[in-house]
Amino acid sequence: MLEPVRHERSDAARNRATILLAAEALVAEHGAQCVTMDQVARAAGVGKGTLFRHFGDRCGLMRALLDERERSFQEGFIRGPSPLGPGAPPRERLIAFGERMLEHIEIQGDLLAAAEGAPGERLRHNVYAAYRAHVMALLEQSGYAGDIGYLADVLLAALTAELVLFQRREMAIAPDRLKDGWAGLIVSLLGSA
Amino acid sequence: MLEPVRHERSDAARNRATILLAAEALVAEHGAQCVTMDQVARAAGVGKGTLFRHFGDRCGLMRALLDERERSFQEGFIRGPSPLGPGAPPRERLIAFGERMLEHIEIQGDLLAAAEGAPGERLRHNVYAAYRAHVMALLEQSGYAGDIGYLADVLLAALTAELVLFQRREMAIAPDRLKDGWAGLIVSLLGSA
DNA sequence: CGATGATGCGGACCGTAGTCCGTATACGGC
DNA sequence: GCCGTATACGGACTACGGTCCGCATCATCG
Repeated sequence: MLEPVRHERSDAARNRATILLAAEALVAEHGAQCVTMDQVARAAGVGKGTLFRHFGDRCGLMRALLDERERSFQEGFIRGPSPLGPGAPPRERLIAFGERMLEHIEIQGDLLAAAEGAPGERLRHNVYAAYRAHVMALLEQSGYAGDIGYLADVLLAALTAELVLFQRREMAIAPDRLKDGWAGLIVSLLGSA
Repeated sequence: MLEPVRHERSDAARNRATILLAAEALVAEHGAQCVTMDQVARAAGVGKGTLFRHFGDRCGLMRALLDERERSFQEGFIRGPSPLGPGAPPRERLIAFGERMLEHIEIQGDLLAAAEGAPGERLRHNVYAAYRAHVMALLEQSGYAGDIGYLADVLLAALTAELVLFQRREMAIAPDRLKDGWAGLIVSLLGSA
C-alpha cells in the first residue's frame, strides 16, 4: 500500500487554508446550520468543485473545522494529566472523560451537530473508534464483568451531541445535572469502591 | 383552544389513503432510502404539494408509514401481556421493553432510519416522550436511587435505530448479543435481586 | 528554459426536498 | 339545485448539496 500523494500542490494547500479561514468566519457569524457551501466557496473565492474535492462533503468541511479542537481533546485523555489522562483509577478517568465530553459539546455543539451526516455515518469514523477504544480500555481495567464493547457503545450514546444538545436546550437541563447524572451512571455500573 | 378542523374533506381523505398505499408499495419495492417524494407523488397520482400538505416533510411521511406498527408496539408495553406489559416486576419489564425495541428496529430499521430528520428532531416527538415516560415509570418503580430522567435518556439512547443498525450491520453483532448486553446493563443498574 | 504529464480548478449541471399561489373542488346554507 | 367560501389541489419554482469534465496551473525532467 503505497502513499499515492507525495506533495500537495502549492495552490491546493493555499486554497484549503483560504477555505477553512472563510468557513470559520462564516460559521462564527451566522452559525454552522445557516452556512451554505456556495457561500463558503464565494467567500473563499474558489469554485464549488474545489470545496468538495478538498473536503468531500459538507460534513467533511465541518469536521475539518473541528479538527484542531478534536485533536487536543483526544490528546487530553490519551496523554494529558490525571484524572482525564493516565494515572487515575479507570473509574475516575471514565467520569472525567464524560465530563470533558460534555464540556466539549457545550462549546462545539453546533459544529458537532452540523458535522453529523446520514444516520450512522458518525459511528463509522475514526473519531468514534478512538472514543470507543478508550472507553473499552477503561472498562477492561476497571474489571467490569459484562460485555465491554456493548457497554462502550451505550456510554458513548449518552454523550452524543444530538442527545446532549436536546437535554441542554430543549429540556433545559443544567450542565451540572448532566455531569452528576453521568458520574452516577458510572458509579452504578462500576461500583463506588 | 378550539378544534379548527371539523371534517376532513372527502377528497383529502381519499388522497391521503392513496398516498400511503403508494408509498408503502414503493418502500417495499425499493427500500425507504431510495424512494423520492416525486416518485410517491407520481405513483399516487397527486401533485407534490398535496404530499407535503398532508405529511409536512419526508420524515412525516415515513412516520405515517410506521404509525400502525408504532401504535401496536406502544399498546404492547402499556396494556399488553407480561413481562412487557403490567404485572411483571419493573426490572423484567424494562428488559422486555429493550428486547422488544431491538426486535422492532430489526424489522422496521430502514423505515426508522428514513424517519430521522435533523439532529434532535426525533427526541422532540411524542413517540420519544412516550418511551421516556414509560422507562422513567419503570425506573421509579424499581426504586432506582439516581436521576431517573437522565437514566431514561441514556437507556433510550442505547436503543436508537442509528446505533442498533450500526451494531447489527457494520459491526455484525448478533441480535442475541445485543439482547444479552441490554439485559446485563439493566441488571448492573438495578441489581439482580 | 521549454516541453509534458499529473494535479487542481471552476462553474455549469443535476437530483431532491420543500414552498407558493392561482385554480379547482367539496361542503353547508338557502 | 345554486351559490359562497373554506379547503385542497397541482406543478412550476427555489435552494441546496453534490457531480462532472474541459481547461488551467503546477512540478518535473531533459
